[in-house]
Amino acid sequence: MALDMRYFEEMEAKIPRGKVRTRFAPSPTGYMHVGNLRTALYTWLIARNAGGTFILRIEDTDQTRQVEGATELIYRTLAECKLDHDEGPDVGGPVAPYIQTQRRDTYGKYARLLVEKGHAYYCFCEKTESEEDAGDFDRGEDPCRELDPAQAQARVDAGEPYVIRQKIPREGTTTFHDAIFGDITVENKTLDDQVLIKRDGLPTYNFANVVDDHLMGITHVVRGSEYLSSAPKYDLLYRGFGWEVPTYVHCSPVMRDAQHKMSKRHGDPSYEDLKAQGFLTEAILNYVALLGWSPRGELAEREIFSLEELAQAFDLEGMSKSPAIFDLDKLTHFNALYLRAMAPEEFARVAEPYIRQSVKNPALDAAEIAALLQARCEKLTDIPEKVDFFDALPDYDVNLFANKKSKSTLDSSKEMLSAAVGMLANLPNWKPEMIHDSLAGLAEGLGVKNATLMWPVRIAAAGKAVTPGGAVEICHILGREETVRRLKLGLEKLS
RNA sequence: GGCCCGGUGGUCAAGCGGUUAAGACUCCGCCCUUUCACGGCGGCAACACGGGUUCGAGUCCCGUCCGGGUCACCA
Repeated sequence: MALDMRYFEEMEAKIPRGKVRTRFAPSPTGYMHVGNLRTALYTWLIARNAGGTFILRIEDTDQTRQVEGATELIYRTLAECKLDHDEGPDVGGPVAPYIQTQRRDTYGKYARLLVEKGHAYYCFCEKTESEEDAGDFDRGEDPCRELDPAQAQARVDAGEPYVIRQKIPREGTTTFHDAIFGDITVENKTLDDQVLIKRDGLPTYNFANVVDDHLMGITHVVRGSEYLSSAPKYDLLYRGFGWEVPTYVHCSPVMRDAQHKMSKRHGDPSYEDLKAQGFLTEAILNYVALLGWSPRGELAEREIFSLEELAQAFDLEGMSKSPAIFDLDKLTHFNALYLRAMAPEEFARVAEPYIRQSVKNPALDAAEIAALLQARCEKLTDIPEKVDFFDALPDYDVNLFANKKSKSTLDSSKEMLSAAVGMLANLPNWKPEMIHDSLAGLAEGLGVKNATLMWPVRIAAAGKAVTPGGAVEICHILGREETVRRLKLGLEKLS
């Protein structure tokens, strides 16, 4: 059966041209790790920076690794991160479908085309089992490579199982160009005749990727640097078809430490995990963007970028060649910066659920508590343990009342507290200014520095050495009645 | 092991032949202060090593060492 050349012409005709087109092409394995997210981000940034098109393609050619709900996780994550795609399985587009298993027929046709062109061949060898010990595996000379084409075709037609392999030249070298790494040359004899079409009829990643990237008009192929060593084979594929080679952008990995990539297996956090740990999406994206890319020139010292600003500033020049270690401390710092930069109302909104985890009493104002927290937490998950004293006074040690720096002793505390209780109980109102001014006035009247009075009041009110906010704020939130009660309790402790 | 790639403070990094080698995180001091934070100021700390090339090398070349990737009918 002859190949229908019109099919290929029609496919070619559909390819959009003239604009930058990039694609994020995850396989749905149920997990968005940080390196993946960063690749998606860079891919999106390249498209947006150029006013181009960003495409989502699902690479599900490995039927044994399908994970339920994995595709949904990808959609959800991209949406949450605001990495919007212009074309994809859910929104369609000019080169649909965008799911590889739905393109299955296409790959077979192109593989046959490549066989005709002499750059691929049918292989009937038994599947080799012993590849596990990847030490020194050599497939050796494949007899199928030199099979007579007509004969091979006859065996295929007779229903004999086969795979299609790429026919790599035995001699010479192949040089390809990468936008980050520059020109890379390898000897062809180090390249193997990789499988293009598997025995089950589905394409391998290596083949599907090349065919789809071409047919979808992808101009910049962004992927992890683990594909760098297969890139010459992809180049040979493009050339075999007579296609234009896209710009390769191979990104160095995100590492857990100097010798290990971030991985699920080692319990390294995924995007979802980080969210659950109290990190903000914006902070994660900002941090991750700078792990492997940095602005140059004028912007070289800048670290805080919104997505829009990143899209504006992004360039391939700033991409790093070496692996980068993921540093939770620095992400935490970015998160703290984002938290502090939020409008107070916005912060109160996101903080409230965390506050309510330990402050159940509805009489206590969450927004007012949030105000104390904004400069004092780096992650939202820091919140609950910081505000636990509002609901219930901890059973604290009386020695907390002694503090050298504040010139506070057990004796002075007793005196300060009894003066404060009397005064606070009779304040004309319970406004923060009133509490503050009266307490400050009292300290002045007693001839002590503010801290000497404020320290025991805060300790008695909170029962903790370290608290968000000072005596005035805490008393105000607690309310007069509860404040007076706690101060009296403190007094009892001291006597 | 073969092939490919990388190597500036503990971490992320700027640097593209001439700089006192930026900046950020971490850590440590000091100031501010009603505890803690925030904020401000200051400090510790780096060009893996050896050869070249050059008047001059973190920057260019070679070698060594170290690290990573890859060598699947996985992606």
